[in-house]
Amino acid sequence: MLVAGKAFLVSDVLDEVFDKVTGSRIFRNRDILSPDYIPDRLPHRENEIRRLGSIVAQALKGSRPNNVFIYGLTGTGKTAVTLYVLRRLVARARDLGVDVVYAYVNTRQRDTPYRVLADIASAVGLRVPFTGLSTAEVYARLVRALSRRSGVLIVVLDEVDWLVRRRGDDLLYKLTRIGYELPRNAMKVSIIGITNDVKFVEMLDARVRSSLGEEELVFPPYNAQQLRDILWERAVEAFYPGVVDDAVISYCAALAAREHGDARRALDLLRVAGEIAEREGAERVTVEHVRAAWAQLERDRVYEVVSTLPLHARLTLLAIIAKVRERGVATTGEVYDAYAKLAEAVGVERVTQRRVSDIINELDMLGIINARVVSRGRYGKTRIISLSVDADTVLEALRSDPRLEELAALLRRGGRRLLQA
DNA sequence: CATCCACAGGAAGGACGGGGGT
DNA sequence: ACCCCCGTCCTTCCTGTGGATG
Repeated sequence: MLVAGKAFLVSDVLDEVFDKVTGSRIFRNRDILSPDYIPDRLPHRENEIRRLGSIVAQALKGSRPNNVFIYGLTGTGKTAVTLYVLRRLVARARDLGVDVVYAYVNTRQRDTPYRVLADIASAVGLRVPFTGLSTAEVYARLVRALSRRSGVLIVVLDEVDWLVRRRGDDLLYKLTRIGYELPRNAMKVSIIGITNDVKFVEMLDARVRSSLGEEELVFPPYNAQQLRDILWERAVEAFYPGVVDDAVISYCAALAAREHGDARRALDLLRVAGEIAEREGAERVTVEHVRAAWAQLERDRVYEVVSTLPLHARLTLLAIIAKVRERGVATTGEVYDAYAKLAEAVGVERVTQRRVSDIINELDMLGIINARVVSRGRYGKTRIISLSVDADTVLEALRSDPRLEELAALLRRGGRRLLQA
């Protein structure tokens, strides 16, 4: 009786949870706002679609489209436009009986030549073990597979600057010249490189630069008005009527516009705001929900980043927080001194300053700190480091590491003596 | 105007664990 | 079972540099 009663209670609680979601009058289709969703219409990107479309259209005739280089800050629709155009291209090619395939590789996630090649290989139906072979072997197998096919392969290297920064442009060079290793009737390879780093081109070898940049497309950031258009377009499908109003959309657009017009941010904000509203059982999404969404997104990002950091990077981060607490900013040297003390407190060997210098760069690229090089003349050249996220959020995330739990807790309470010890 | 600080950041390589090929 | 290759994290050694100071 008691057990049955308990079971009843549990299912009752669950029913409540389920009802909240299924009975929700918030989302009609939440997926419309997911980061991977490619809508049927991409407002304010008509020119870019037309230009990219006219370039890759060559594939429909069986010829190799020019390589394309696409620049634009994050969330300016580079990936969405590229995938949108390529999907339509492949569909049209199928109708025409032409063999056109594309391989999409995000080289930030797949950041080694090996993994990139493996992904390209799998796009042409070649299975490659995820490790074990030499890179040269994978390349050779890819060449063989391409020789056996015809048509056109379009390789999309998203965030290609990551690959080049970490691994150099060897792979890019090889890929741009892969055609010379293939027989005339083999599959033709064309490359679309996407980057949000404007200075990236400078890192490239002149030969790679000229062959990859046969065509160039620049994606300008969206302004607040354009972001509103984008949000409305999606919101109409994603939410039930009357759930969001112009104030909510405008607020999301404004917050994202502050971050250089990042549409992805704007859509994330709107989605999470909707989720929060739904969980609360609210009938409408409010500006307050958007505010909460902003905080949650930052929190999630910090936790995710921190969870991937090795011990010494965590210690460096702690050192930065400690120093920044004192003066707002810190230099590399100061951070290293603080780091050394923290390492001792934890009882681990310290790494060299050279290594910490790299760690600082990594933290900067992860967007968790801000580090810019300055010259203070007589007083040398260094990096001025500041936090770009909330310190307490970072400390909270670091507390989950048993080795750092105590230190993080101490710092959170503003423990300044820590570094004297 | 040369100097010199306090680093930046490139190059080479090594230890180590993990996971294939044969 | 053994060999190889890879990625990660780290070291050592190094050359380069913007601009306040003497």
